[in-house]
Amino acid sequence: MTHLPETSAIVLNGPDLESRAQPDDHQTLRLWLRMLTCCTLIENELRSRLRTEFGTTLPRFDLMAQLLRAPDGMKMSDLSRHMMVTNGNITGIVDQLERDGLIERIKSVTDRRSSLVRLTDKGRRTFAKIAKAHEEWIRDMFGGLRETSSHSLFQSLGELKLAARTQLGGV
Amino acid sequence: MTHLPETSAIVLNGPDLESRAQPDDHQTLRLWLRMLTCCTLIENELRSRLRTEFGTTLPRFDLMAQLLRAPDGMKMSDLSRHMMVTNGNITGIVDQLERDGLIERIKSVTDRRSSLVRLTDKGRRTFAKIAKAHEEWIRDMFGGLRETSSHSLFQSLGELKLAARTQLGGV
DNA sequence: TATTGTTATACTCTATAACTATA
DNA sequence: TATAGTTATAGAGTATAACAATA
Repeated sequence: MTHLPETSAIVLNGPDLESRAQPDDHQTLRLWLRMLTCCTLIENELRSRLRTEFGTTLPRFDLMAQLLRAPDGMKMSDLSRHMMVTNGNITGIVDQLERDGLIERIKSVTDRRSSLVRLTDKGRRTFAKIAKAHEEWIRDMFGGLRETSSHSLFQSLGELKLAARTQLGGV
Repeated sequence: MTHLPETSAIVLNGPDLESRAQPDDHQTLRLWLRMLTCCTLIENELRSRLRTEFGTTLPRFDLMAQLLRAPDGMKMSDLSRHMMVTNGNITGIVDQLERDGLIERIKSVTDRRSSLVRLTDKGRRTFAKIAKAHEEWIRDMFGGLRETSSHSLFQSLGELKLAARTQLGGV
């Protein structure tokens, strides 16, 4: 990485996805580009740290996080919906995690097409460690945000989530 | 604080990445998950529409967008920095776009290791069409956001961008 | 007929690292 | 020595679609 002086104007206007916006672009587009830049920045960092420090990936981590709050397990199709990716991909990620002994498939007795996926004890222990580090990374990256900004960001994003979902026609 | 319709709780709590948060999770983590959900939602939609309606991808679109505001061209390494991906990947994306006649490499006369990449006329025409549709999609998806929310979102994200960049120690 | 999950395929994007040509 | 870009490799994630088993 290159190192430029860290005055805020320079840093804030540093090269990134947002800098593709033209002076006369509409404000909504600029807003989206700024949001995309923030997400990409953070996601890149999380992916990198998950890989180097824990040998795992964001989708694998996300899938385990979903399972943590479903002690009785989740169906593959639930995971698909929650993680916003198609069914076949869930099979792949679940395969990997099962191979590592972090999760297990439990055959459903009521519907023999279906199975429940849940964390193993090893999975829970492993996830706890990663999640702890993960939350620290997040806190560090969001640390420079004032309390009021953080709060209004949360509110506005809630509104956006609703707006986008409504627009895209679905829950 | 916010004034949302009654159904908003249901829609807002629909299954997604944020729904992995536990009741006692720290607020910062919840904030990140909400932001990630919004970005994923919008990115998925943009990717899908770019593919089905224009046969292209988000990175290709982003690269062309970068070039649009650099009529004299950009170096590969500039593109790499702006798009926040490594150098080798830029080569790949530039190869594809060049093969389609949308951009061209111009050998630098002053530094023979380097070349400038810029849009062709065809590239500019093609990009204009896609960008127009793209901005409409964005406006639709952000349409349900109140003006004040949109504005505070923009401000807060600016702060976050700065905070994250500072924390990650670089441009 | 519809649904659940798997499999197969193909492609895009990605990081890493070794390499070349040039500076 | 350092830099600009390419190539090679390997792997992750993705959509699509065909498929089997079951509902």
